[in-house]
Amino acid sequence: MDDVDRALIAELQRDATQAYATLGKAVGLSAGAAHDRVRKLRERGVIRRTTVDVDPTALGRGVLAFVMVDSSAWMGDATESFAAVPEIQEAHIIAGTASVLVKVRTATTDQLQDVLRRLYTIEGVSGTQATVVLETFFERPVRAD
Amino acid sequence: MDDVDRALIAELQRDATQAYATLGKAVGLSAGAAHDRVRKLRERGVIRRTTVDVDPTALGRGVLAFVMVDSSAWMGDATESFAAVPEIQEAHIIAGTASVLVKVRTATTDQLQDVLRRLYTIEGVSGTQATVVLETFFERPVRAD
DNA sequence: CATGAAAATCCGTGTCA
DNA sequence: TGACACGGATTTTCATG
Repeated sequence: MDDVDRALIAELQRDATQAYATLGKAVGLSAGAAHDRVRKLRERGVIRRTTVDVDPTALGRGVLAFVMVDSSAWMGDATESFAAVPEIQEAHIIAGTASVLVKVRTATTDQLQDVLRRLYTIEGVSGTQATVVLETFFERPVRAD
Repeated sequence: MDDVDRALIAELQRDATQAYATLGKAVGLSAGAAHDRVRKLRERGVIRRTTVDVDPTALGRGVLAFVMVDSSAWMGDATESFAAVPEIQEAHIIAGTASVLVKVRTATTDQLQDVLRRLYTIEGVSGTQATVVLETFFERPVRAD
């Protein structure tokens, strides 16, 4: 994991469709060497997967909200319960007053309300505080450099 | 934007490196037809880009926190000020008590503290409430189906 | 769907710590 | 000596009509 690896990752985050020859040129490597490095980054799990970034609105997921989930019990083993709700994009255990923070995307605020209702059906959940996003400034990949 | 498009997107989210022949087979299309569909999805901006998903810890960004930023002024034009802080991965204008919600990734809690300090230098920022993530259950792409 | 062009992948060889 | 980079040969994939 040196500066060349970081440069490769930054380039791939920007555009993972570019040819290894182009990629190599951008970081000062031959196509083969660039390919080798990237393969190893994948093997080591540094690069988890190659994916596409999709416009949520086009998928009928125009409403974004963050929900603080309060609980009356240990939520450490509740991964599956949260993962079972398809509208939940992220779920994190947090320090502080609430126990779980989830990021939710729905088509409408009605659907958001329905997600909140389903959250209450999860064992141990005692309350929710939803914060609706009015405008997203930006969402970008983790900085590699 | 029909069910086939949604299936294509779901497949690409899972693995964007697969060949169009494989992709086509997965959704019941020929390689050429799959290629055509995906090209159009890119042109229409539904697929914004192809990127790699990287392990934040490997990049020295093992600490994740969400920060509620309070303000004494309209923050609607502050995109650039937040974007200038490289540790900020997402920034959203929110409804409710605080005005901006940011997602921050740093190597250490010391660095997190430094990010908070820099947030206070942004015009109009009057307070912050940081919530540190103890464990991430999951982070996944927006559901396409 | 076929076909030329281009890219990915494999592998032998050389080189630098 | 081991890890890495190079570059050519082969196979696969892409993109065009």
